[in-house]
Amino acid sequence: MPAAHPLLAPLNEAQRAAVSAPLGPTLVLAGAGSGKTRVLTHRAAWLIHECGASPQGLLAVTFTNKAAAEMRGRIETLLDLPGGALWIGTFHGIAHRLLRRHWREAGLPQNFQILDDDDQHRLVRKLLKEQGLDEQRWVPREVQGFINREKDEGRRAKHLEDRGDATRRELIRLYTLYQKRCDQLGVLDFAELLLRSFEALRDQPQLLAAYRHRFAHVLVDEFQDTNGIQYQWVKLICGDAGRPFVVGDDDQSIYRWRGARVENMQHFRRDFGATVYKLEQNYRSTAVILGAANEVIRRNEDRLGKELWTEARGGEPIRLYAAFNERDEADFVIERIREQARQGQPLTGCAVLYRSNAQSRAFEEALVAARIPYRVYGGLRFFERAEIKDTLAYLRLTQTRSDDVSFERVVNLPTRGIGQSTLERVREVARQRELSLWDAAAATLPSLPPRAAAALLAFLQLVDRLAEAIGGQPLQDQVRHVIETSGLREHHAREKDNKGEARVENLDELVNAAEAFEPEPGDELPPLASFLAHATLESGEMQAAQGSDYVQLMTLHSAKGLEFPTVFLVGLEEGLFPSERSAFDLEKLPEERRLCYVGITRAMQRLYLTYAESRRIYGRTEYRAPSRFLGEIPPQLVEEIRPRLSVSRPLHVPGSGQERDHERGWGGRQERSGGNPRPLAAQPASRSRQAAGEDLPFKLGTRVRHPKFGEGIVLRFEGNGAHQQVQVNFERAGQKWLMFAYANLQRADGG
DNA sequence: AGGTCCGCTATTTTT
DNA sequence: TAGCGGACCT
Repeated sequence: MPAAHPLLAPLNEAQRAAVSAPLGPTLVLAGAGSGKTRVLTHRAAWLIHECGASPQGLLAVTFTNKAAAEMRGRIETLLDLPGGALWIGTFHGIAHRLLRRHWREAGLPQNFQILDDDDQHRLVRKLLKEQGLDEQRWVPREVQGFINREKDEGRRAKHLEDRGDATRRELIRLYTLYQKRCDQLGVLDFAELLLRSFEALRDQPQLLAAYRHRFAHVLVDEFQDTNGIQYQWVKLICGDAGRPFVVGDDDQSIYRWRGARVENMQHFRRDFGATVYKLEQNYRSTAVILGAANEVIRRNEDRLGKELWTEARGGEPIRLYAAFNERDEADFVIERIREQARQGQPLTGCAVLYRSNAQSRAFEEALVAARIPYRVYGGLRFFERAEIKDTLAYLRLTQTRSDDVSFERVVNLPTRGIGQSTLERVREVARQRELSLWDAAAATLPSLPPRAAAALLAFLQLVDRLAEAIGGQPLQDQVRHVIETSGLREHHAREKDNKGEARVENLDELVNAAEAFEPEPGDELPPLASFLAHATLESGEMQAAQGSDYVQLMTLHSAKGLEFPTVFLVGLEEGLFPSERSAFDLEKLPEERRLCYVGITRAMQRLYLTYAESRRIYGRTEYRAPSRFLGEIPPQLVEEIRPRLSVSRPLHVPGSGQERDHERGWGGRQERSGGNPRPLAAQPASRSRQAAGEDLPFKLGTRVRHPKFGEGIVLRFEGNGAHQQVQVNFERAGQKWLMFAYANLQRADGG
């Protein structure tokens, strides 16, 4: 194979071997920062260029929409393909696409709807109530969890046995009832998308044959995160003759608790007789950071075996700060961030990573006080907000009057005098006569007391009027009209607390989202239907909407796959990280350690570790030992930072501090040899920035303007010369990969 | 129908 | 501590 091949030229030897691997089942063990996405995208390009694959014959599967978008952008840029030529998507997105095409074969109504997590929760609750079950004994979340876990493993209720366990018997009965209800309503929860498409393919040989033929090349990203049904799905669609190319890292498997099975990597190797390639050269972090990461992960057993290395030498020491409490911890971090900002580094290069969401609070307060812009990832996403879902429910009803889930949601919202007794009557009629709630409502009208009848009629007429008014209009006008006319906007505008204000803003933002919405190429649904499916499946990061330079706060879980020049890994205390629910569980502890590994390997140049000697948790002050993971990092890589003199630190706190100090045993293990404490002021000024090999047209973090996409921030470069690509995070259009030579980017600083 | 008070609970999260 | 749901009050 000529190394000069342009697709292989920018790769290292291990990457080349993987990208140009002979056709056949292939497993790439890709360490953190080893160029995994690059290998995946170049492999796709390689298949098309060198192996005669057609773009249509490629199926690339990821876990998140973000990863799918990124992969799509990079492959299309690399190959100069028109957008949408490739089947790239999440497992759920692709399953959805299959089911839309083959709803008949899957036994679904053509207009089936998708239930998100919250919809599913409501449905389960309703079912439990109908069954007269006590919610204390039968916790809806747990019932929901049971159903999803079974579906995630590919199991239908009829496959399950109660093993003489009465609780289990009841759960199985509820699963059965729940599924029956979903089928009646024509709705699919997330797990059902996969299971149903799996069954449709499995049970219909001609359908399966067609897709096996079509997708001669299947690529899967983050394979360590696949659950049972996803693995079965991949196996089914590839078949014995298939040659899936899968990439994953067992050391970054952090989702076992929600059904991911790392074992799928070994199973894949065995079931397919896959050839294994390892990517161990890291391009992201300094040798110091990698040294720490390797030492930590080394303590896990049963690894597939991989050790990251880098050509880079040295690096700044890892800095460790023992904070007095969580406020001091936050102050310390903010001070370091200020320091970075003073040196002209973008704030976006700083990330605060923590184990649990509650920890963000102290940092947020400190950031607000310091007037530093920040963004917290996680929490409710845009399309999951109640006011947004209410609007979507109205829109759904205008399209499908028989949508009972939507009917229930907004029939009395804003309140229009339709009470529980009226609704119960309607439900009863619907049950008896097997009607949708909509039809049942119409049928019930004559027999209702006048006031209730008038209120219900008003609702029915409202939806009819909405439907009529928005017919044929552009999507954003449809959305705007529904928000205004349904009374939702006024309802929220009148709310007392300032939360109403935020809700109104969100409604406005929904109109903007509708305006910006572009259906996926090849999507045959009408724009509104397409938008509604998109809203559920892609709950929306609503990224970059606000200003563009901000500190990023997120959990370790959400940080997976990202990288930052400066990382603050905070809250390194026993009981917090590792979490107390895992600390004593030999099954769970390795996953916490992998989480720590993920955290460390996010850092490119600088890593700060902090812990607090005392911390308020649930309103109580707790004193905890430093995390055992600290003791797993070689002391020579770490520089301890002593509290600044300016910190007012109580001299004696009964039952705390003092006693702890001398027995600081790093999670009860290994004694540290005296790292010499140095005052902050004596620290070396930051080193010169690592250039990516050749000179870059813009510094990372530069603000640029694109003729079509508007303004954004330069995130990274890849390739060089005429092939140089640049990734930009546009405020309006999100992240895009562009061919630098054609992108026509202008500097857009000036303020 | 909307507000208020009480008691319970409390990792990690994508689709 | 705080956020939620349910019960109760107006």
